Amino acid sequence: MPELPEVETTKRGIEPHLKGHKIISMVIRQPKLRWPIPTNLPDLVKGLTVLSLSRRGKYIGLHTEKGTIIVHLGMSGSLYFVGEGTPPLFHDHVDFQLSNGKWLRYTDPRRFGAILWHDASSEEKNASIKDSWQQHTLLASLGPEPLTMDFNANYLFLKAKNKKQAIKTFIMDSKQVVGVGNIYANEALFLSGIHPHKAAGTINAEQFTVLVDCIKKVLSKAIEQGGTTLKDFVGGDGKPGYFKQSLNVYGRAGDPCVTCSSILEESRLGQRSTVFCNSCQK
DNA sequence: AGGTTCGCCTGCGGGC
DNA sequence: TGCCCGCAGGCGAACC
Repeated sequence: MPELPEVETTKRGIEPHLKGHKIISMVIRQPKLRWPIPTNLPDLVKGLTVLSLSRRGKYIGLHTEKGTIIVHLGMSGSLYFVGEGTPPLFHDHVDFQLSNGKWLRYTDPRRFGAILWHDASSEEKNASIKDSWQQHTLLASLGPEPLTMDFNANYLFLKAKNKKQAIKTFIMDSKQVVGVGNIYANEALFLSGIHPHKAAGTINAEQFTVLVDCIKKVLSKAIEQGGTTLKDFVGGDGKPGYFKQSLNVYGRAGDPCVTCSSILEESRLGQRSTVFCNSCQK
């Protein structure tokens, strides 16, 4: 399940093999992802050059001279390179044939991901293509990146003001901050000592300082660890390197808390499994 | 209008 | 063993 660290790891991994290379062809075997892949996309991207890549939240943008190919990995998606003629398996939905002889392959068993297009040809001259994709409907109202200065305790404190929503649901809301999925929300709240069910508006500035710090730490640690396995999947074995993250609470309901040995509890919040220590998290 | 639930999918694990 | 069912999850859309 790609969360922000996996998406960043993927983006960094494919970047050197894509940047500056031309798309010779695009093959769609299964267009039915979360939204259908635009039927005309292969015609549209044929002959375009991937000038640069960027990531916004869990979206990856492949910027070309005419616009941006937007890729989301959903729950089970991955992007990696295969050699010419590598036979596609059942869930290998899309290939991009590149001028450097490599093929970029998109695999997504559960098809929660997406491949879309943002056309930049009608933008005003000043707006660079790199920036223009953020005007896309899916990206326009996203909150700040968690690892930038824009995401800080003061920001989150002000956003949470008067909110009755549970803090866990709140930090998983991409309008508040992007890239905090279920695993890291659970982990960050545990490390912060904040109870996941606590109303966001009742958390004080001091606690938000701790929480923001923990979110940044958990995410950047995961990116670091993801980075160590980069070459494994760029080499083309078809599996992104899922880093080994030591999880304190996620998936450990019923087990003892690593801090106080109380039995970890599980609940549902917004349909998501929520695990916490009822004595460490207040 | 803020907040909650739904629905898209397949793989997997538990129960029998 | 094999089948069936329930659950898992990102996140926009639909709903209340």
